[in-house]
Amino acid sequence: MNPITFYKALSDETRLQSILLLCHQQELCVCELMVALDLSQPKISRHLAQLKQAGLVTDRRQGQWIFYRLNSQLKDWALTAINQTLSQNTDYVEKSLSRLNGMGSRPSRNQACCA
Amino acid sequence: MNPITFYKALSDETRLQSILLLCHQQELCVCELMVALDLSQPKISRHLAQLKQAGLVTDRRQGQWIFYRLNSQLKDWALTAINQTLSQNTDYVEKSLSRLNGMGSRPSRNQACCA
DNA sequence: CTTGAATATACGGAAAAACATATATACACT
DNA sequence: AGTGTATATATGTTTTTCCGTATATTCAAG
Repeated sequence: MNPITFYKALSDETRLQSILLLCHQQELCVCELMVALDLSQPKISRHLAQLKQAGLVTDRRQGQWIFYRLNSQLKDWALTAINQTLSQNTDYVEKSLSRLNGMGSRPSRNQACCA
Repeated sequence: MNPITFYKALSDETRLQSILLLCHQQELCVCELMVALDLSQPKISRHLAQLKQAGLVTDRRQGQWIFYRLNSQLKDWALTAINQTLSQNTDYVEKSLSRLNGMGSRPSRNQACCA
């Protein structure tokens, strides 16, 4: 992945928050991100499509849900940047995480990632 | 510095290249960046102003020249991201560096940074 | 105190990004 | 087949960003 592609992808609040949450939570579906970020469904969906297009995330369908996660093939420099940004800015995702945790009945992840 | 401020600042080719060059070269003036990136003076100047405003770089005047460098107070996560991006994408700045090195008579840095 | 070099900023227009709303698709359940 | 839920995409508009050109500022040298 090109550096500029990476930085452009993270230059929007919605996308940056989504990436950091995915880094923290391993895997999230659209409806979970909607709750965590308190944003509309099309907005989340559009930004996730951009992140996928840029190669930062991958998705898998499980029934009605589509789960997103960080692309496991991310280059080391990119993954390091994300990890460091998250671990040294926990306050930045704090509110989102508490909304996520306050969510009742989250979709269950029964199947493996590559099922 | 806010994470989103950081990523927005680097989401433009001119600014990202400038930052990586500054990381590699310690200190550069506007005219050196003009040559390295092969761009107009106002364009370089405007983007450097944005980087300064975002807190990524500082400047010092030395005679007619103004030298820019990475802000020494950059948070660890930010500096790590920049360093990793540079060291694992040397090809991305290769052409700029060769233009810089091919430059005759670069401005001399006589005075100390905080003079 | 004028001239020239280096840099910064102002302004108007062009291009790109983001948005809200509406609609489409895909799946689960009956 | 028909309904409800989750997600994606299309469309037109608004907002933001970027750019070229012109002008202003600051300093050094005569």
